Amino acid sequence: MPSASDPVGTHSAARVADRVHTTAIHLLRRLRAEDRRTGLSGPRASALSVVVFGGPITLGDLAAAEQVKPPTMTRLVTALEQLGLVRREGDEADARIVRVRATAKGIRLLQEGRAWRIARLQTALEELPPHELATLADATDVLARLMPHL
Amino acid sequence: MPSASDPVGTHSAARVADRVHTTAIHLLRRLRAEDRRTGLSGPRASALSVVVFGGPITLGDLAAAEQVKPPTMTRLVTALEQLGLVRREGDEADARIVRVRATAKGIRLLQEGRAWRIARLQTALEELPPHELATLADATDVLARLMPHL
DNA sequence: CGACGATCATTAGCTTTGCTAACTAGTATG
DNA sequence: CATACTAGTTAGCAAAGCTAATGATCGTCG
Repeated sequence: MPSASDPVGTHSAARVADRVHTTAIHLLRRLRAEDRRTGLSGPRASALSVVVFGGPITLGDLAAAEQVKPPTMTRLVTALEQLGLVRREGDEADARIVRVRATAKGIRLLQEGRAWRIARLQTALEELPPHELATLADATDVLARLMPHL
Repeated sequence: MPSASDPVGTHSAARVADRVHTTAIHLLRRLRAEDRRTGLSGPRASALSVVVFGGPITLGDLAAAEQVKPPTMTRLVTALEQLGLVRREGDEADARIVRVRATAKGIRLLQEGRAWRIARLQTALEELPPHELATLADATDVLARLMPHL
């Protein structure tokens, strides 16, 4: 598992950084094709995902999470709202704040769309021996811990 | 290393598929911010990358590689051409075909942009203990082998 | 050889997504 | 209470995506 047979230098940070980067790009490029099944565009599906899993969230925080400016998120939320996938709710304590919450329909749609995307990857992963699956799981842990430092 | 402490089921293909997917999304979202240093937008940088590494390539093949329709690629190539980063070349045998080739300037710019993106990731990776770095390297190997089956 | 269908790229026109700047409403602070 | 700050929206622009329609070229088959 520790790749004892790899030549020295293969695991330099620079080399691994490059490989992680290109792997992520190629992976998402393949998976992106499955996204259309939900009828949602990429940005909408992504924003909906954050709302569904991130609970009720303010519009500003949602914009920050999606690395987008507030005006852009205003429009995305408006579109999702008109599709009946999310609701705007006011805050009791601070009337400036808008909280965005997913509707049951939004939750359902996201789970379906997500299922399509994941299904393709899952099918491939099922062919892997358990220790390779474990390697992938461990790698996601490492990267998740790393994320705040990026 | 094989995550002996994880509860049963953590490494089901479904769960790992989900985590790999979201990890890739979040990773690229962070790194994308570095792209602006080149002055190129994401789509332009990505297309240029394919041209640089994929040698002279027809416009149609380039569109397919970027999962984009031909008219969109026509515009991207026109923009890159006006920036002096690629050249359109005619095919000798078939006059319908346009071949796109990177200029020296295009190659240089891409490598700089790539360097910026990678550098950020690399800096973070350098903080990791060697065995975690090895885990990431192994994971990219697994995914690279998987890619053709996606 | 010439006509006809297929292929590659482009043009035209629309929608979506991103931005900045300016505005409104509400909160907090001196 | 006046003033500054914060959250969200509106307005207007550029980039990127699409489909449909055109132009030009190629191949094939009478």
